[in-house]
Amino acid sequence: MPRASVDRTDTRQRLVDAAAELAHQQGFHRTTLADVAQRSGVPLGNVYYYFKTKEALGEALIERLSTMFTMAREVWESHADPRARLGAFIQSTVENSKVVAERGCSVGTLCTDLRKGDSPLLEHASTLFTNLLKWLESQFRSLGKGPESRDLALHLLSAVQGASLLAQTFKDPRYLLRETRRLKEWVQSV
Amino acid sequence: MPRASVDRTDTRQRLVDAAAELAHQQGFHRTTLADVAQRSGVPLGNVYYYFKTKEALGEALIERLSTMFTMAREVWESHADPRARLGAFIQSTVENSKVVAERGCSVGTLCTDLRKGDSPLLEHASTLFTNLLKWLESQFRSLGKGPESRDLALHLLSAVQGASLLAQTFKDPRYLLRETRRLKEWVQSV
DNA sequence: GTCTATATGTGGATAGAC
DNA sequence: GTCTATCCACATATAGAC
Repeated sequence: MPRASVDRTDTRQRLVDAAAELAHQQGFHRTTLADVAQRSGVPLGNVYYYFKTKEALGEALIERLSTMFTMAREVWESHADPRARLGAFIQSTVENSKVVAERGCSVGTLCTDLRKGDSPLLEHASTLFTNLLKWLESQFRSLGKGPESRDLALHLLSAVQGASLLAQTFKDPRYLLRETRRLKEWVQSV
Repeated sequence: MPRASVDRTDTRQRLVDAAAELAHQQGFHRTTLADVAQRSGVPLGNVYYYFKTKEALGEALIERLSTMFTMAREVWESHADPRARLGAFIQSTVENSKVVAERGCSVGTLCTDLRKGDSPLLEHASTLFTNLLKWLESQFRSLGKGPESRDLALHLLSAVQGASLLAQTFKDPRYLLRETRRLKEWVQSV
């Protein structure tokens, strides 16, 4: 009994992982189910056993990003000091700068893609940013920033997202590294 | 003789205008030549008389954005003070906030789209950002910021681009307005 | 649960009449 | 220069054998 159940989970997970990687590289809309099937080593028709539609696969993909955010947040919260937590958040982007220069931010580019396609998935995907903004805001509040914390969170996320977009456009991680250096100093001094 | 020549120019321009608007709304990749033809009131086959390929239409679209940048820059430079010029740059985004919340930044979303598609057009499109960064940098240099000007330009553009992305994601211009207010204060105090 | 074959629709591009 | 008809490739989705 565990056998079949485990295999099912494995195959399903492989499909979601492949979809996530391909969507990050090529965009969700450009990624075909044939691409996903091939990378997962699964015949095309089989994809529909696990996901009735491409949109259903998209939902699973967003869930996966949500899980990854939760894990990253735990790492950031391993620091006690809110300033160090914000620094750890920025550091995550630094460590990802090569990938970001190649494919952009996985969440930012996904939301842009979904918005252009007017996809109902955007509603779900945008909660990823909402949750991140809430977390950033709570760190600034812990620093005693009060009501301004909301705008400070927005400023930090905007700068990271914009720098990611530029690094991606110029295919050069240094744009992201230059901006994150500035942001780290800003977090320490704010 | 002027007749035919004028008509040709008109039709061609209508196609580029339609392509620009549709690409901004739906993304360049999702925009079909049939869409462009219909909005221009031109039969599909006719598009190929003016543009051999979709990519050629894309080039014309980028040229159009380049022209619009030049015009915007002239407005910004109607101010003598560099700080006022930077303020005018930010103000352009404020005035565009409703459109940006609906479709994103026309340049930023285009570059993301082209990068995901690994399009050769990205090389051309990225010069739009290069030119904007150069202009911003020269304003900071006029303020006596020296070598740091390059990073200051990057910071300003990053913040605007990131805020545009978030406003677009949440379909709410207020994200952009909150961040531009902060940026205007920053430009005055920097 | 797994796989092949295919229906259905769409998009870039071309041919060729007018 | 303008327009219709169409080719060809590909993408989502389904049918149905195994």
